[in-house]
Amino acid sequence: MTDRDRGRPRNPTIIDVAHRAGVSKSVVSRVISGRGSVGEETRQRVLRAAAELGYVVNAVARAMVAHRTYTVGAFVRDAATPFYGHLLTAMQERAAFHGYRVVTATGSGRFEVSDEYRALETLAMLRVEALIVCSGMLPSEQILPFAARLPTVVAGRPETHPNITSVYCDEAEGGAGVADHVLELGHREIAVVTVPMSSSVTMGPRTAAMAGRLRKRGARVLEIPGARGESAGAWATEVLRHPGITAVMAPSDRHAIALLEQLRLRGVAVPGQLSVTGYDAIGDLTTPLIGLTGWRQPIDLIGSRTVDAVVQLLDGEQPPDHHQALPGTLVVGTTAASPTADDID
Amino acid sequence: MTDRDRGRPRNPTIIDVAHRAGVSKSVVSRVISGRGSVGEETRQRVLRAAAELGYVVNAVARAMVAHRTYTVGAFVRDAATPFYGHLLTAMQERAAFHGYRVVTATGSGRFEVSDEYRALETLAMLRVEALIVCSGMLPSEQILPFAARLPTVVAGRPETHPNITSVYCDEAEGGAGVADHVLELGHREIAVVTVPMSSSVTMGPRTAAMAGRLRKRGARVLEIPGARGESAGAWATEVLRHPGITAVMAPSDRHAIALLEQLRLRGVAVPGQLSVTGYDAIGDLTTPLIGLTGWRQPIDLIGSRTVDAVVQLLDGEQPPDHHQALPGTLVVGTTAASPTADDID
DNA sequence: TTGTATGCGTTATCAC
DNA sequence: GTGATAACGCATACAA
Repeated sequence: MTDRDRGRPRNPTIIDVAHRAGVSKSVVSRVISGRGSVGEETRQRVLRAAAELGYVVNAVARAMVAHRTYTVGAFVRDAATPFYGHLLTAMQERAAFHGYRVVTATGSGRFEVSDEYRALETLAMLRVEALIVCSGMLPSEQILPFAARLPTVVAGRPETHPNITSVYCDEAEGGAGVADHVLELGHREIAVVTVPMSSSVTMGPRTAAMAGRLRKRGARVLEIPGARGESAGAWATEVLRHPGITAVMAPSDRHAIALLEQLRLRGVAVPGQLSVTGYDAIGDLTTPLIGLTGWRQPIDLIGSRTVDAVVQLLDGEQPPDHHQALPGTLVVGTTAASPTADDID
Repeated sequence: MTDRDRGRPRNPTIIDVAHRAGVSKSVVSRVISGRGSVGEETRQRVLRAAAELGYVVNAVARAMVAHRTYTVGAFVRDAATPFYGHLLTAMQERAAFHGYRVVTATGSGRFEVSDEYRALETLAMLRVEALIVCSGMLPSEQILPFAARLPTVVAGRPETHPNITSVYCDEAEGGAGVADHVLELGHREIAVVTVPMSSSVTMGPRTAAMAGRLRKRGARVLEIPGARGESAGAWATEVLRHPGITAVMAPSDRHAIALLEQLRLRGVAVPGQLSVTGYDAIGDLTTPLIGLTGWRQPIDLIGSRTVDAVVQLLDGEQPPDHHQALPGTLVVGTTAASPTADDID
């Protein structure tokens, strides 16, 4: 009994309920958990006593004896970002459907390795039954040691390691999809702000797919290295140095927004002079006001499929697909248009 | 021992560690928890044994005997919204600082009362030590029964009930602040999209403060009822029916965006013909591209102060202020400008 | 159908 | 400094 307990009322236990109902605690346990058989009359008496006392099952004690917590831990790098906010919500909801809870741990926002370790250790202390990793940056080597001890699913990013299950939106398909759209609008000379594979497991393949598809279908491609999002000004000037270019494809919505700002500063009309595409299509960016064209990932589906996979792993089943690549959809906005039509405009 | 345990390796316990280190479990407990005195030599032996076994404290068993979970429950209506996403992150971080964890429960997104009850009951089962309520909609009557059993802090919205502590951004000050800005730009006939007090504890006082301040300083005010965000078209036509109006104040960024879209559809230049203000100033809406003018709430501060208040309550101290109204800041964008300057433009 | 006894992993209180 | 032992609240195998 620690200092802080002083004065706080103790929660009623099954013993209190049993006492009040005039039965043994076993009977109460059976009534509450619904297992075993109890006489209907006593059942009602117990239920009434529990209600009168305001009894609520103690999940801690229950977990203690059941050796189960019905809890999965979600490690998420930055929960403040709209994508992960949505993802977390979707996962919570689906987990509740399966009778599980989700506790989240973040790397404290900082990028120190010790933070990550502490976060994962916290999850382990809590005896979460499985791990969900939501982070575009955390390399798979970091995850492996934990995946060895706990069923682990990576959500929202491709993961090729055979020991880890993953659910994500197919980046190659998405990048190619946006590229197709740009091509179909009639663009033939296109800039792609490219992210190296090493710096992001999502944006790397995504932009590579964009450039690849464009080239494959005969377009001229200018690749602009865009590892850092702050240098949108540089991208803009680089693009404008090539008058033949009529469209720019960005690796993400955020990159696209930064680019759009820079283009506006330079007096470039979008999509009049230049078409711009993003990637994610989340939040307010796809409202008619901005109308960013891009690829939308099925976040809710990613969340629910991730949790489904976790539950299957927990049940000892093999999930249907070890690596699920979910299809996204093209969101047609107003930042990308046909180059010829715009010149007339 | 349930079915799902089959085949999963059991986590090592202090007894396993004790066995391996050749001591009693009491010694291990002292070493791990850092309480009590242990010989340095044995301490090292225990530590090594624990490391070799990959021992991690079982927070469940610890909570069982300590009668403490070091966990606070956050009930949040819609975690997918940027505001609450940020708030949650801020709270998690501050809680970790104090040695607490935050488990969140959502009303499943649906608006059923039973969902809310279930969410709060789940938190109770988990034996959270305190409650943080983050919901602009949940009326205080709903919270009171829980506040009676658990230290409760309401975050992100004003709360006047004496039994409940609250931390929020001063709505009256914010609404008046934006109004002042609009007045200082030179507007004298202004529309305010007003939300009734009964439908939102945040937007109600906020818009009332806007209208109040405008009138107090001699401006003509047109109040447009805006309970539903979908009717932005109606607001636009209503505003345009009054040619003298040069500015519109919306109750939130989202409302403002909807309005901006409608104005664009009608060919109204912003801020050329009409200035528009929002409220929240979060996410991508304040980037130069959109440049929404509005009031920014100090979300991180709200989050940390909320957790601080929780911890103080837990420590049996009275938080410094029962109701903390934190100051926000004006974010000057490009959607509101001086009416005369724009006519010249 | 109901009650009794045991154990889950940890901390705390004692003796030693 | 160290080691038994008794809780904590619940589920469950078993006895009645």
